[in-house]
Amino acid sequence: MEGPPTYFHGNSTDRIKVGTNNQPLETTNKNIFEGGSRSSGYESKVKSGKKRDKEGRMHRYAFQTRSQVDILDDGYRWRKYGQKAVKNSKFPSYYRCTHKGCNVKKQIQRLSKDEEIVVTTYEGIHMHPLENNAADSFEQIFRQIQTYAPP
DNA sequence: CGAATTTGACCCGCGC
DNA sequence: GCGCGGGTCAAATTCG
Repeated sequence: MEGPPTYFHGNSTDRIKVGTNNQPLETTNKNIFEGGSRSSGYESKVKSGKKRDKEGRMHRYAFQTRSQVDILDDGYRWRKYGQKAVKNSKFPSYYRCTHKGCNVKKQIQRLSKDEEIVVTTYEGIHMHPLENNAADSFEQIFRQIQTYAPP
């Protein structure tokens, strides 16, 4: 699903490049929940005892976007990894920042009831500048999320 | 050639 | 105690 490099900033049926300009994307940023208690995961096995964080508390922000596209390009580079099929019929997609040292994860899930609703869950915070000058409207949303997110 | 993506396999936690 | 589900990583392949 490489998807054509065709970025749309409107109500199209293809890829939508968030941040290019004003777009009719309806984003409902409100569900913010912080969690992350799991510390022993596959990571420790490969990362040589690398715990979650200093406190083992990772930020987790959930976004609810109403759009036909699941991939919301916020300006960062995301590498798709793992695609687990659920018994029902929805496939959660997992993305990870390809930055060096940036282990930000992004999970996208679609509601089985309303395919229009896309739930994007961000895990972690970027600690490096963006590469693209994109992320205009999305940045605003992201900024708001960070504001909403507790320290 | 480099980078990105895909699929499969492996592992851990929890449930019963 | 064992099983299942979920989640992640690794390697291989493909695209640009």
